[in-house]
Amino acid sequence: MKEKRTIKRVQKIIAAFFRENRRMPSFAEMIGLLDVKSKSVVHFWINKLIDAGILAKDGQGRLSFTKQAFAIPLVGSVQAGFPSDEEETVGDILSMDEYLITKPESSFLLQVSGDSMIDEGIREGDLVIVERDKQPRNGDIVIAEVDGEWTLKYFRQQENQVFLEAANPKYPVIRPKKELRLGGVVTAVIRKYHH
Amino acid sequence: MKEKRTIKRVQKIIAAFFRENRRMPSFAEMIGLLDVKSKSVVHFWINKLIDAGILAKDGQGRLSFTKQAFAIPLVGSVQAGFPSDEEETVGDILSMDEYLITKPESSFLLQVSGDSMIDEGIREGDLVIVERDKQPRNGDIVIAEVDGEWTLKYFRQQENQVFLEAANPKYPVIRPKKELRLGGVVTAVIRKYHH
DNA sequence: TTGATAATAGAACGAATGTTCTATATAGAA
DNA sequence: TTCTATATAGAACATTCGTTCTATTATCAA
Repeated sequence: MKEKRTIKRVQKIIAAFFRENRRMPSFAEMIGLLDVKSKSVVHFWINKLIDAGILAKDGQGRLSFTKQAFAIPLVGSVQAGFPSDEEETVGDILSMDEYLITKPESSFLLQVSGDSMIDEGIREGDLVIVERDKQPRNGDIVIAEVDGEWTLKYFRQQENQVFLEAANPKYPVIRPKKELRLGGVVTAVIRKYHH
Repeated sequence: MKEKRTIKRVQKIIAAFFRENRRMPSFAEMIGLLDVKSKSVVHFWINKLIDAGILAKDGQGRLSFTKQAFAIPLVGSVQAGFPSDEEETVGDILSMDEYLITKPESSFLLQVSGDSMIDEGIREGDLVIVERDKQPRNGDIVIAEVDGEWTLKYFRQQENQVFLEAANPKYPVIRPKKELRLGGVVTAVIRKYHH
């Protein structure tokens, strides 16, 4: 049996296209995607999605997804139910990129090696997002040069005294004698489980 | 003094527009963005970016960023230098969305509460990405219902015996008597530091 | 200076865009 | 059945798209 066209289904089709091509399909392309034979039918459904608040048009009349629609559901605390395919989720935001990377031009990713921040829950193999030009505050996690090597450390500041501390008791506190070389401040930690 | 147009600068301008509007600007819009007065000049620069491998055209002749260009640099191990603004970085990939979320239609985010997985480096307030329909394997982290509450646990499997284990010695091992309700498998952990 | 190259401007063009109209087909209620 | 609302098709349209051409200006080396 053939699938009926519903708002949800059309949304998924367009979202899939967007994720794959990083752009919206044209009406002509949607004729194929939605399996219809006329642009006016596409127009018909697009208007439905706009009315439903899933799509929107910007100033130039260009089509784009609402933040709501593009986000994957965020669940605060898991109760009896999980977000199902059909139901609307109250959850907020977000694209991972937007959520994690505030300043893309001065950020970079670093793969963690070593266990100097193990008690902070940062483990070997994790990715950290580092912001280069950021001014570290007391307690921030920074990338610092220690004995010619770069490692992750807490940045501590006490009465004009600056020192570095690992989140692992087996590493000593570092009190820099002269200059302290910092590579940036850690703004996020990412761990992916590979199955 | 006015800024000279360079490939890098044009790339940044277009990338900024893309990030903000989730789409490529048209040539007409780029006239304003690049501060020129003719579409042919835009055409001239776009071709430069294409030659440089920063932009590309898909089958329909649509403009899009190369994966290379869109990614933020990934540094394996930090050596003497950090990725600077101008230099090219060898690092691979990635958009966070693409990297983290393989199946957007069956994934959701969950904010972690409690300390049941603390020894795994998953802490209260972290976000975990959960894949709903995934079949858990031995050692995977799953969302499971225990005593009417949902928590994170290791999924263990030994000789047809299934049980749940916390990454925290203060929680006992769970050996389900009858049915075991699972909400999904954790595929990634995300922690953002708010400054 | 002169000469050569790179960069910019402007106009013209066919192709593709989204919109709008009329007409036909389908489905459910009365 | 008939009536009504919904869904689909097809064509026509003005607008915008990216391309291509010629011409002018800026840059820099010889």
